[in-house]
Amino acid sequence: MTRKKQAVPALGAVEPALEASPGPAAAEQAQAGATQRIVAAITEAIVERRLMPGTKLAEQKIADIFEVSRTIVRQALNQLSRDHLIRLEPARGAFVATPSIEEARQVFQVRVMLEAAMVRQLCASVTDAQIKALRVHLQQERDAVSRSDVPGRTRLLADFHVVLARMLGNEVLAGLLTDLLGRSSLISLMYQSSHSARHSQDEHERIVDALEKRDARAAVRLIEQHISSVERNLQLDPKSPDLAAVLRPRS
Amino acid sequence: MTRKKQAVPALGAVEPALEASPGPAAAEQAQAGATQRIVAAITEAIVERRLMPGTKLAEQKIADIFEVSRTIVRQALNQLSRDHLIRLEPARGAFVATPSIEEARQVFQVRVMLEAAMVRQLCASVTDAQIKALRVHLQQERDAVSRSDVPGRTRLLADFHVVLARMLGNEVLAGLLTDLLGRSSLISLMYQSSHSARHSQDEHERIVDALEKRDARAAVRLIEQHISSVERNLQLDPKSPDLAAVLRPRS
DNA sequence: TCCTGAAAAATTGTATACACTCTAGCACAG
DNA sequence: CTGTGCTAGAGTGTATACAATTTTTCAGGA
Repeated sequence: MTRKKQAVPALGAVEPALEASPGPAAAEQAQAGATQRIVAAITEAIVERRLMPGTKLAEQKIADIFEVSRTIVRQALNQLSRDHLIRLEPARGAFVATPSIEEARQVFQVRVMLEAAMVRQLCASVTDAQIKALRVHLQQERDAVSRSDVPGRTRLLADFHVVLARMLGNEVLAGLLTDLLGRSSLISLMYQSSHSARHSQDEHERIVDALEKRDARAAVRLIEQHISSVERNLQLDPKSPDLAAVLRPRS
Repeated sequence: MTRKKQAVPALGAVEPALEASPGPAAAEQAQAGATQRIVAAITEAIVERRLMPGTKLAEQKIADIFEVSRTIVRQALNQLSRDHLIRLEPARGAFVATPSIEEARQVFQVRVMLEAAMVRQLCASVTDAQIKALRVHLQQERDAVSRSDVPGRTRLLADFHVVLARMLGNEVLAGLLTDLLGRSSLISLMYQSSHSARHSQDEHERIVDALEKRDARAAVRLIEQHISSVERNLQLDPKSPDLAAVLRPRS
């Protein structure tokens, strides 16, 4: 490799957002291939709101930051576009995704379908040990919320849903939900959700309560309300989309 | 490009399976980029059983067939692995996926969750025009079945489920189902489903009947039975997996 | 001052070169 | 005859070179 790191001239918002890479979240798979390291770093940066929707992700700049060739960056960007976190425009480049209101509606509709069925089944199969594990998770959520750890609580609140999927022993379901939750993050971010973390956390507590009582009816109703509540608190007014469109075209 | 097509020495099962590329199925997006053309051709070849699970997909051989560089093939293989149609082993290569019994169980479980919720909602929103469109689709299915058009009927029977999703106006749902149906195809193929196309087609008819009557209860029950019926007819006996394992390692 | 348009710079898309890993075949020792 | 280790070949992983496209810059004219 001939190119040294000293490059990275004027990099707008990308460099500061990505340089802080050894964060607590993506560290889980730090030793993986270079491609995965970049995917994890950008995913984390997007979910934690350090990269705003519409930001351009130029290949060479990212390559300089991570000290790899554009080949690797290109693979990473392709993966991210499959996760719907970025959008690839032919011959123009990669941009942080800007999900439309319509896409938001669809994502939440699918989440309700999947997660309602999930908790219904879970009521029939959940063990006491699993309930206990959920209580531990809820405790972590409470801690993160009360100490205002924004990246941490964001991740924990999303992970809650994936943890439920894993308890069904269904990795396929967990994978789909991971994708949908990433997109939900971007959506909440774009439409400035007014739904407080505290409120979400409370709703999680009540869902676990229903699961513990094996009350399928209540659990389904609660998780439907939970997701609908997040969706309803988005600023989907006819004026917001314009603001979104303004952010879109250029970096 | 210096390399001519005359290469393609001993290519095992790959060349004959891919050379017949202008098939009726993938022709829909023939003009797209070279990468998409390869993805479509391999997808079609897998779904139509011309590429068996475990078959090795060597990059240079595919590159020669399509007369592009390995760069393009590599992009296509990466996409296919994200679709779960092939499996990438580091430094070893790409192989047509060999879904496990456990994975099969998970895929069908998620399909039941999604599709049951889907038809339930559809009963509340379906229009007479949509019912009519479904009847047309059913007619095409019947035709393909009776004229023993195996590739055609395979595609139509899978498309039925995606058409339902599209009628909810939900592209996100349609995308997820497309992925799950591709995996279902591979699964049926691996475990030699004894579920006849005729039987599937009959079940589709009855589902549309229930939708027409807006009978949500019946529609949900029927689609659950439909998917379970497909799953139950797989040869998931403890002996079959061994046969699957035999096919896996080498080309 | 503000368009218009052309040249220059920057960026993406593709092909190719090369290093490294894995596989296969064969010699040789047990 | 069988098993082990080495060497040659094939194949994948990454970097780089180059072509094609887009974006930017700047000069000229309305």
